[in-house]
Amino acid sequence: MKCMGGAEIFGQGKSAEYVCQVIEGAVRSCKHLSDGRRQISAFHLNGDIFGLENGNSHRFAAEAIIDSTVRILDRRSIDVAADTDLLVSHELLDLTTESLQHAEDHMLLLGRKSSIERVAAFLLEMDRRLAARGIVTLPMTRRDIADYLGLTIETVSRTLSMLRDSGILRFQSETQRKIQLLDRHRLAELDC
Amino acid sequence: MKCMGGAEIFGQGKSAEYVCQVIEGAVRSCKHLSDGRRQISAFHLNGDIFGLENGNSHRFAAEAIIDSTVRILDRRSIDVAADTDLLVSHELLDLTTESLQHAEDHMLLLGRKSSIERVAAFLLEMDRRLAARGIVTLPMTRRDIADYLGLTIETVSRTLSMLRDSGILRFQSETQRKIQLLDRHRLAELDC
DNA sequence: CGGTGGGTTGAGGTATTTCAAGGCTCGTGG
DNA sequence: CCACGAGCCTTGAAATACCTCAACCCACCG
Repeated sequence: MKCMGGAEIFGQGKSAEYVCQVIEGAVRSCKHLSDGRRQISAFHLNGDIFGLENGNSHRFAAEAIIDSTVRILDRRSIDVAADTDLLVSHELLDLTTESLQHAEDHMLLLGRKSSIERVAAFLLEMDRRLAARGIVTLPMTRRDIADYLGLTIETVSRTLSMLRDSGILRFQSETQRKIQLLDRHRLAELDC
Repeated sequence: MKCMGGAEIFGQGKSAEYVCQVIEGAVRSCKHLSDGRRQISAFHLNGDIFGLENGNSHRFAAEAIIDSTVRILDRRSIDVAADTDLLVSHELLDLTTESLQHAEDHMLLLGRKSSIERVAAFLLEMDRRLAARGIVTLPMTRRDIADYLGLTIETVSRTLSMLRDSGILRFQSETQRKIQLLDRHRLAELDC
């Protein structure tokens, strides 16, 4: 399925009839509060599976960040497979555990880290997940980053500027979405 | 197994040979940073299972909050059971999903909620999990609460005082660990 | 061209933290 | 029995990290 950037793939609380996989593009999972506050719990990039639920409704909204291609898998056939095949069942557990692990690390970040540490951790995560040779091409806006890190766009922007000024990174393009990491070692120290 | 309050049940990064269940008492799962910062990701109360891992080391430290009785289950026999029995495998997935769901909700709290909202959410969670008729007897200290909510002890204390002064709760004992919720409806509104 | 969306930067405000002091309870030992 | 210290909690005052508000720049697009 093709999704335009910004399109909602499924809404929070909607019936979980499908499970999805990113083929190409980027997707965010987020929780919305009624007053507009938002927390992004994860970004899903090439190959990532998302929208896996145990209950029958999605605990998140999923939205395409940029134009994306998403594979739709039928929920029921997965359930059936998991109920008969131990390998599938094991695979589901692995996927869920991976999400849990990420969530646990993210709780530490959100609860206890400074803005610099958060941004550093974010850059390293993205470098690990989508970089080609230290150049990170971010699909998401500053707002997405802020809602992922529990900060405001201004704080994210200021922190990136600070890292630029101290020689740890460089902006490679006009739109500020291509970032070259010049000193991953110092970044890793900041991440603590 | 009997554990004294404050005792470490297993350490962060330690080999995950056992899975545990709280029989009586209370346990915290936490991540420590080298500089002493700490994030508690969950409290485990009567009946709760914790220390379940997919990899071979614990991603957390687990510590008894008060004197507790913990049942120790052998990790390998669980793995074996999961590899042969679909019911066990399904049960493991359920437990992991439950943790994940809690972690996701907690990320929203840590990333986007005010101190009042955090404390309100905490009180409601504890009320749901261990209250007898609106009286919550907290096993944990203010420090534990603070490290769970991503706040300082002073902020937790001030927020509780504020809720007391506005008639939403009352302290029932000298040690401030017994809290009577007088107006759960208003608390739920604060939680948003 | 003008409008819109994304990003940066500055100035000022504020929620929360930090630092400091004091109260209460409890256990220990003289 | 009382003194003492330790641990836990509260409260106040001051500091600060981060947020809010506002202005501006730039790229893109109809």
